[in-house]
Amino acid sequence: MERKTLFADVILPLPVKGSFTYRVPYEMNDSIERWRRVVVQFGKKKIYTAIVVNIHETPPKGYMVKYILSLLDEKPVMNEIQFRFWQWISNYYMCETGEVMNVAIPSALKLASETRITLDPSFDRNLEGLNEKEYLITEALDIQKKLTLTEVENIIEQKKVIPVIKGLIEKKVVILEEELQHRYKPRSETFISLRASFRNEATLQQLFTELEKRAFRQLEVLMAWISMSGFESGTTKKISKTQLLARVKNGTSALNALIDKGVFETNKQTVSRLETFEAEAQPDEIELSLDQAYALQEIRSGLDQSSVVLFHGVTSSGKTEIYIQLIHEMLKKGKQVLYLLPEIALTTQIINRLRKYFGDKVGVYHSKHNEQERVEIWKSVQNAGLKSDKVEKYQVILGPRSAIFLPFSNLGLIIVDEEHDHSYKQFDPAPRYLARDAAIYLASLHKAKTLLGTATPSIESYFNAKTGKYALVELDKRYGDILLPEIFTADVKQETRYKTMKAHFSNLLMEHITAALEKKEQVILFQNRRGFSLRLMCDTCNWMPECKNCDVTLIYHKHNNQLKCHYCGYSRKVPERCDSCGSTHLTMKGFGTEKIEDDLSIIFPDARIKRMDLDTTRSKFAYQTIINDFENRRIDILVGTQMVTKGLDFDNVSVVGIMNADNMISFPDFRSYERSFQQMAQVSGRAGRKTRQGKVIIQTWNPYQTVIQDVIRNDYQAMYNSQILERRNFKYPPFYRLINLSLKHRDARKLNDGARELAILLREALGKRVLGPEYPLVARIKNLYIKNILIKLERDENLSDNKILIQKIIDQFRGEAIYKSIRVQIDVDPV
DNA sequence: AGCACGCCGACT
DNA sequence: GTCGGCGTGCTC
Repeated sequence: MERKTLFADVILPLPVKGSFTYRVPYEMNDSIERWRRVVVQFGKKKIYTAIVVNIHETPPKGYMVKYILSLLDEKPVMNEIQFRFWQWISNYYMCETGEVMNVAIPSALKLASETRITLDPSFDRNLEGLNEKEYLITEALDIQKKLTLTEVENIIEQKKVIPVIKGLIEKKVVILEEELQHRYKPRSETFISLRASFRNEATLQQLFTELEKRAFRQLEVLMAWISMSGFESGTTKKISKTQLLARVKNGTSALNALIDKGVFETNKQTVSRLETFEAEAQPDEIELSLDQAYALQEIRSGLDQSSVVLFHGVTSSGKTEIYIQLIHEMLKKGKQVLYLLPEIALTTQIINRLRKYFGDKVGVYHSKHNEQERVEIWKSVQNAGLKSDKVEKYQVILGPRSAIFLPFSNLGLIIVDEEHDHSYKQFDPAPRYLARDAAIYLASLHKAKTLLGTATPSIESYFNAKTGKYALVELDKRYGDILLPEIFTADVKQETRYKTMKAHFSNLLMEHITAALEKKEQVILFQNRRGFSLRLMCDTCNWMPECKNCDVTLIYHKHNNQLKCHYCGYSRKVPERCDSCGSTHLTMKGFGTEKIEDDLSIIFPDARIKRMDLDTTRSKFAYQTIINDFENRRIDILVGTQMVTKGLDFDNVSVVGIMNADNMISFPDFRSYERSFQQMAQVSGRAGRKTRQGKVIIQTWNPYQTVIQDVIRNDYQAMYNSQILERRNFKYPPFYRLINLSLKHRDARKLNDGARELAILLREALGKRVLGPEYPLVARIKNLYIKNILIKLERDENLSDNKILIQKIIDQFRGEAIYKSIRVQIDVDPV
């Protein structure tokens, strides 16, 4: 029989262009499949897991094809829809497919090799002729067997180890090996069961008597097993060794004795790392208010007519109950549901609400999960497409932006909650995708629907709804007719003049806090991140300590009394003298949550105050602990950053204070108006529950700014109308698409020349759609200077053609020898 | 990304 | 003289 020579195109988890072709070994001919993982060598020695995306018989020309080293797993790890989704992301956000793969696949499924050295088996231990370094390495290998290159670096105390190792290889002392680490291992547990021969009354009785006399511990273990397994009632539950030994202290040797005697037998089984939950209630049992029921009906008919529905419902209008109904309906149709939330809003509050109704059908994909758990979640989403009910499967996934990459095969609905939230955009490593938009595309691939929900829609989404691209459903009543909060402004300018301000607190705000505390009600104070930190300043000459690597002032950290750069991590001690004029009069400026907390405890010495910001929530459960304490009224005043705005429901908050509205409004960005409105409206939404109308106090130097007036009237429409006009006039989204090119180089001059050159090239093709180059707000980070070029493309223009054109120009620019070292980062639809 | 190769500066 | 810096090119 003729054997076919097959080749496989694979995607590597690297920022390299396109796919690479490998030869399929004959013995894999029958088993190779698309979407399976393979192990391949790429480059001189590195070994990676790659994914097969194409199998063919065309021998590649111009290079030596390498063989696939091995085929992993029994079945594909992903599917065709996912790959088409990857390709779309790579095209739309202008990055490589490998970069998409890198964020999409759990890292335990990606393995890269590590180079190690071991002693050559033929080495005869003759240490003669070795120099000192070679001797040291050989000695170390005698003890450790294997060494990584970094370990070798430490042993011989020098950076360049390759030449030394090459020498050792020539002398046949060591050999190199590439070790692959399989990072995903199923968890296995040992189960204990009673042997059949002991499963009758008489034998057992005899055993009891025997043990009673001589081996009391063994009897204890046996009794524990019998009671735990429910053996006597006939329902033998599986009991693991761990469970059993947890019951009987120091029972290990007794248990082993029983196993040796043949009383117990053991067997190993793989078990899931995922927690299990039972549903406690039926979704149909939820009683919807009239408004909710109406909104649900509207959403249903919206979803019938349109592939995307924007659900604009005021804060605490009870959106979750509506979502639960929709999820329930999808599950009945046998479809999967993806429920996206901003990472920070993914709290136990929401998780428990869904688990109550859907139990084990809900999976949570969270940054708090470890790599092993992620693989199991991945597999369990994959299983949801299978008919078998033996396997664990998640039909509903609750997760942050990265959850869009899970291996769904049969999505019916994607819910993007808090649709306006900026954390849906990924910035740092490519792909710089916006999960909300990507979700809409993903839904279309599955012929599924997308529901965008928020109390403060993004201008883009609302525009799409208004122009008929999306269906629009609006709900302006809060659940249970809770009143929207009453919003006041505290005029900081006036109060400063009349000297009624205490630290950063206006008299008005203090009065309301006092009143709330008297009534045992809770208070939330919001301070946005900007101006959140403390900086050191010289009173004499206004000098501020700056980072030596970045163009930013250093931030004071109380816990170690140091000044730190938030971009590169550089830190220095708090100086005693001004570097510039030598003065010793240095003071802290700024007013962060920490400062507010300190001042508050002076003004309200009896109140229990807690701070919630990046510093206090760094550890794994800190965030949840603060939320729980606040819910259980162990905290009176919660001071926080953006975190407190994200979809949390508390029912005893009567006062919300916005400490400084001006520093968010005055931010130089075309979205600052929209963003300020969203933030203020969202925090305000935390105020007022049940019977009481909440109060919101906005502290500002200018209470008559239109944004603030819009927030006071809760007038989203007014905000939208003014913004959409500006966006049209100044050529911003949704009328224009933005692409930001960010150029970086150590040498400011070279960067300037390069940026100017690239802008010229782009202008030749795109004319005045190209803006800049300009320095961004922070013009140097980690010793790299940065310049931005902004491109505005018309909405109706052929977007993908223009992107191809831009990509071509960038490639051309990169080809110019003098500018090769300039890094160009592309950000499509920057937020 | 990682790695080799190749070219320059500052020191055992 | 060489060690070590990094700029450049390539990986099936």
